[in-house]
Amino acid sequence: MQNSVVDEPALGLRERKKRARREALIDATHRLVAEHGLDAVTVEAICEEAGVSARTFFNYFETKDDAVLGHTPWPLDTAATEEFATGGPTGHLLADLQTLVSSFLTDAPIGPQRVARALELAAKEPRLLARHLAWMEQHKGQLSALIERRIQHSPAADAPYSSEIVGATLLFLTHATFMRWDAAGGTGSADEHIAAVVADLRSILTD
Amino acid sequence: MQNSVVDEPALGLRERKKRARREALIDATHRLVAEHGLDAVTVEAICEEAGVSARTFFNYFETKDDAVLGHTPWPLDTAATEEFATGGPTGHLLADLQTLVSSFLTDAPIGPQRVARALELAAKEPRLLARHLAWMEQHKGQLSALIERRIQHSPAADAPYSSEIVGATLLFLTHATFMRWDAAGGTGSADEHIAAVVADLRSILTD
DNA sequence: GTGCAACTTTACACACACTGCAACTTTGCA
DNA sequence: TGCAAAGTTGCAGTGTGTGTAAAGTTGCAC
Repeated sequence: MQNSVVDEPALGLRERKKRARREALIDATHRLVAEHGLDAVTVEAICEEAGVSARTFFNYFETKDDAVLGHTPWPLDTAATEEFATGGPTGHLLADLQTLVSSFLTDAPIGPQRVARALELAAKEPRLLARHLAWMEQHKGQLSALIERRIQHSPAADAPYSSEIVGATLLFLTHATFMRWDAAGGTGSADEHIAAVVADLRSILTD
Repeated sequence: MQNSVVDEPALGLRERKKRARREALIDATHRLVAEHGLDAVTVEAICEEAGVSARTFFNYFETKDDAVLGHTPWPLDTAATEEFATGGPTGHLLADLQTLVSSFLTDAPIGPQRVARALELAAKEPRLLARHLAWMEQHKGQLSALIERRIQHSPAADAPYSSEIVGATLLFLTHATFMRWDAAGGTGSADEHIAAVVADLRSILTD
């Protein structure tokens, strides 16, 4: 929590190079995969395009697929998550879940253009989508812990649910909103899309 | 649809051997992975244990992970899916979704003990979960088509939802029910677990 | 700016997953 | 019994991903 929004604290040369290289690798991957398809592109080709050795590629990404998706550790210790955990911002579970989803989509670790390109490619390659979902699953533990904290904090209001089902719901809402946002051509605010998703889901479940 | 429940129509030797081999491979995989962990077990070792050649393994499963999960083509043309598509059994969307999920879990292609073992292993290996999600994604298209048919069939009742959100909900319910069933130690009927999942979800969304 | 410690990249060797292909064996059936 | 279809196997090859050790960069103190 100490430095959530310290924009450019004079980043060292090392760190700047590292980020530049990561982005160069993501961009090279996107370019080649868009042209030839995921399976026709080898890591070696990506590295040639980006001008690094193949071994270096795997210092940055665990798998080829991760490079397409631009997966990077998910910053789950932001101001938004902290506020949620301590019972905010409104104290109303559903409303606060929506706020949280919105912040996830807005504060995505890589820029929105890159996210859009990644999604575009993922739509054509089911494996990528699965990898993305698995990546989200990996964070479910942290999410559950987050929800656990919130439940501890205001037991009266949200007590009846297990943190697992709330966590699963949170992931589901994030994913569905993501897809809807993309289906809309990447336009509009995250807020309005999530509202639509919640409305649909609610009416399916209560008609 | 012609032969959905013809139990044992004198299966030929070929087919019986095939099934036996598949199960032998799944069991050998489970045994070795439970003991040594997924990454320490090679396909070669599994094949030695099961007494087949490595090449044969890949005639049965696309990947090593699929053998752990026992993935087999999902029979989505059963009596239950057909009934759902044509607006049954009750005509009430939510109730019929629950019936459908229940039939998925009950008619699973491999036996419940094997499913339980697979889940147990998947909990420890995120990669398996990814593969499982990918496998489910592969069927999402078929699911959407199914829902599309139902909507066509009774437009008045279910019209307002897109087949995508209903399909995503269907997958979510299946997955969540699965997990809950497992968390309960694999006891109880699918029906009661899905009812609990729906109830929780509904109350989260409507409090 | 020199020099040393910490960090990165790189080449190389290697284990393993998975595929295409061409024999070879087994099963179904007339 | 014999032939066609289906299934198995060995083999060679491509590609992903990892360990390791040497070589190159950067940060920092003096």
